[in-house]
Amino acid sequence: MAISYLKKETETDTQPLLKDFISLSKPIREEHDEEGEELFKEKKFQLWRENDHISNARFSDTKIKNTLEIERDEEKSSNSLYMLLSPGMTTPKGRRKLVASSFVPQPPPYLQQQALRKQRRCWTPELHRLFVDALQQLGGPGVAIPKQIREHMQEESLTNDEVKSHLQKYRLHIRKSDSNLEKQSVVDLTCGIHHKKKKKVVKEEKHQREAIRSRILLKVLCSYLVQQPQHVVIVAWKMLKMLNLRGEIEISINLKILFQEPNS
DNA sequence: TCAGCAATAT
DNA sequence: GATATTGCTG
Repeated sequence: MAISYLKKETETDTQPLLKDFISLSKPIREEHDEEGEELFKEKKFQLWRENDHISNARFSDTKIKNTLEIERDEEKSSNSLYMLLSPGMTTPKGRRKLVASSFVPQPPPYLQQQALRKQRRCWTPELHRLFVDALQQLGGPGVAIPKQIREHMQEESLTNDEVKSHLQKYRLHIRKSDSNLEKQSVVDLTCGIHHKKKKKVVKEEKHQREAIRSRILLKVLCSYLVQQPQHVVIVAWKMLKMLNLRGEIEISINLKILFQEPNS
């Protein structure tokens, strides 16, 4: 089914590519100066030609078999991309011996990939919420593993790979926001030191300190949301000490409330 | 087999 | 640039 689609594509859309594929010495720019899209495809195709041994190796037969319902026997497979490889050449893992028997150009990989690549999973807010819930139940993003998360989510349509990918992304996000937080803390601490050095505290500076205090609270809140508040608590404590603010109690109370919330 | 990471694609 | 998929490795 997909093969016939690809064949159709080859016969219609990629006709010029086919032509140039056969006469390789021909300059790319000749007939397609006004067709940016075609030229783009052409260049990609030529590039693919130059690296076809790499592309084809990546284009594993296992994937083709697994992804699509292709009725294909060994005879037909000689008509696949593999036939473009040198005779006797094997895949990186040596799964198959490849023998070129005839020369039938195939559509470029980007077209094949379009047909073979699985449909993108859309992580809806609801799905993500299930994911985060599962993470919380399983001890947080650093501890939970994809399989457990998937089982916990009880979402039949989800695959382990999808969860794994989402988890990877989620962890990266956390790491990123943590490092941003650290950078921000450094800035704030510098600001605090600066204030301490000054003997006279003008009104404007008082406002600034209030702003800093607000930011601490905001950070604590954000950190609480990602279940990693410890770091921010330490930073907030240091900042308060350096700034010599009178708001310690007020802030501690806020922290207490925040930390108690999950149990209530 | 699976988690984790990196490369690649969309 | 963000996000998803795929490939590779231990």
